[in-house]
Amino acid sequence: MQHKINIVDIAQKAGLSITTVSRVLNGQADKYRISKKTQEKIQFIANELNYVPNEFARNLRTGKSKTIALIIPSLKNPFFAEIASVINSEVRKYDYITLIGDSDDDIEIEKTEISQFTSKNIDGMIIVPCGKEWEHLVKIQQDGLPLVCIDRYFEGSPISFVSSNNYEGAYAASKYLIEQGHRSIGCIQGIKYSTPNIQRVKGFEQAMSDFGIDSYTVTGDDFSEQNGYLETKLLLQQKEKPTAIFAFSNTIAMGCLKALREEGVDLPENISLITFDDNPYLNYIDPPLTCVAQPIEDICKIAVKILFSTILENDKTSKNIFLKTELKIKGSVKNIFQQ
Amino acid sequence: MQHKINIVDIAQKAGLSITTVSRVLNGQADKYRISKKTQEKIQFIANELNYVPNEFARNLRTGKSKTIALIIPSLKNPFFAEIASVINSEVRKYDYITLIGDSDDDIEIEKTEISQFTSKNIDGMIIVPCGKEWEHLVKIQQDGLPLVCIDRYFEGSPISFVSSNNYEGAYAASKYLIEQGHRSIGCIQGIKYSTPNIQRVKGFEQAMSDFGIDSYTVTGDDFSEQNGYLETKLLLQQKEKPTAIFAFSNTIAMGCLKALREEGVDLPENISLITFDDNPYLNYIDPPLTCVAQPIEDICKIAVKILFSTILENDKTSKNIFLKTELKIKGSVKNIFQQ
DNA sequence: ATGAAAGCGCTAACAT
DNA sequence: ATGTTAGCGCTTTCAT
Repeated sequence: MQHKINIVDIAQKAGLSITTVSRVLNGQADKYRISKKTQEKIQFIANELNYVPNEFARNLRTGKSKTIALIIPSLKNPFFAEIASVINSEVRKYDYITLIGDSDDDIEIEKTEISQFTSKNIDGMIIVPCGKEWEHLVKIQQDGLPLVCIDRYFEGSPISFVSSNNYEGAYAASKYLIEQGHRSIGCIQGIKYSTPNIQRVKGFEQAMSDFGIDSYTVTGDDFSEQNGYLETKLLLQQKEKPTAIFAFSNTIAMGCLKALREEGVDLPENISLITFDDNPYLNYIDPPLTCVAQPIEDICKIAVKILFSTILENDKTSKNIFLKTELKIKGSVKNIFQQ
Repeated sequence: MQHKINIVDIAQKAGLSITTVSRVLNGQADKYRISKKTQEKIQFIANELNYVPNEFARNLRTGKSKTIALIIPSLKNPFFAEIASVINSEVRKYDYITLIGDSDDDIEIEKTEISQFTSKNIDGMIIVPCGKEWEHLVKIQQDGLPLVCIDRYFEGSPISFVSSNNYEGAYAASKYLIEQGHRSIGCIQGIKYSTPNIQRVKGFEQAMSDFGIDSYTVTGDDFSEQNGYLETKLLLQQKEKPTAIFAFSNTIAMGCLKALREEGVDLPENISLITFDDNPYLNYIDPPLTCVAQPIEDICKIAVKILFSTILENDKTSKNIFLKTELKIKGSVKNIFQQ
């Protein structure tokens, strides 16, 4: 590595002190009434030498890194990739940088990443926590790290969160299935203890109960394609096959599709499918999948806003925010009343 | 923020010097023959106080950050999201961290991110460059930053790269279309000056020429859904409609699908479609899209390997690596010979 | 309007 | 087997 230009080099070349150089380069020139001429000279030299400040030195000194961390379960999942994309660009607006970590839905990796990020002196963190444990999160929050959970969260914890109203979303989807005549519904859930999943199950069961339907099942245990695939295979083996499947995520829905194709079960002729999460591809699937869309962009924007109100204005009140989902009726649910 | 524990705190509590503490905590205990008892004591106290090393201080001192940067055009594109995911986990194996930047395919943002990352003293960078300029990249490489381009690259530049063999991939896809009887083919390209695009056009045109076909068009100018949509709309207006469309990316293909649906053109009955890039969703589209799959995982693994051979072993030879693509025949191309 | 100097937390060369 | 100390590049307090 060639010698990296630092403020000493600039100061020498300019015949000024490093203090003055630092002030000019940090936009504090006016505050210290540094002459126009000096300012220009310093700026010119800095440019000429292609000076780039050393963040480590700066951050070591200030204790601030202008960096926040985002931890998500998997970048390969389009739902989380979109979250990463939106957060990244929102955070940039504050002139901060986002460190993205992929926990692979493994609590140990999550913990490792958290401590790696912590040692980088991040100024805040947004996380889709992957476990049921939250002590480690509360701890870092108590240690002074601004923290916001998105999508998944912990009820009764002091950690702010922004999430879809999963209960209402699942209720609406279930109600819609019932309105279309479905009386035997198989529900494939994700990670059982995750709060969105719990809320979705609640919404689903409440709808079943409200409409007096008791022929339903809730199976599965992972937000994965494989889980959707296996559970669908099993559902198709039941003596009384469900007329509709409710998949709790886009990944699960992919697995359902795979199983249905394999078994030669036509969608929506032989069975109906409704899923959580929307994304562009769902429109091109045959048939386009009817889904409960989550307001990802809003979730992220609000989370970033909350995070920065803690970082910049020291607002430490815990916020619990639920956003409305939207039922997008496409073509994968059949009205079977007439039958 | 509460007082953060540092090695001075630990040294005091242990009644030892900070040097010894530093050595133990850095796994150099044996090298300096520090007694087991001392080691245990220090480890215990560090644990008890929940010590997390300050990376800034460490990196300022060592000049190394154990951090590499990855810049991609868009996290929302599943192709790049997968790249980010793989690179992230490969880099972690070296006990390094990846900073992910999203350039939004804007050369100015790319430059900004590069300098932000540079000032974070990254030890290396992997980039899918978004522009046709490469001076700024050569410059940082000359300044000593290990650098590898993936997917997109610059011919004749001294920068190492790993990419699919886009020429062969496009040639194979085109040949396949011809073998299926197609004689009038519309090709929708991405960013014109990007090397993969240039290679794909070459492969396509070479196949056309090799098989004596001159009824083809190459249109479009962006790897976006919108570009695919608009160009498909236009293609369908031609007096002699093409019998097949070759989309140069999965995003373009999505746009094609949208336009075809809107126009009520059946796939593959009325028109055939072949695309670059594979991903799980393509299997569930109706019909599943025949595509040229790129070996994303291999590309990323090799890129990371090259990068670390430069970082760790100072191997500065420039490497140009092309990997084979795979033609995946699914269901979107119709054999029209019999007609 | 500008400068000197301390110090952020850590590592490593140089003791002992 | 352990300790002393310089210094990484920067910001900021205190001087002038």
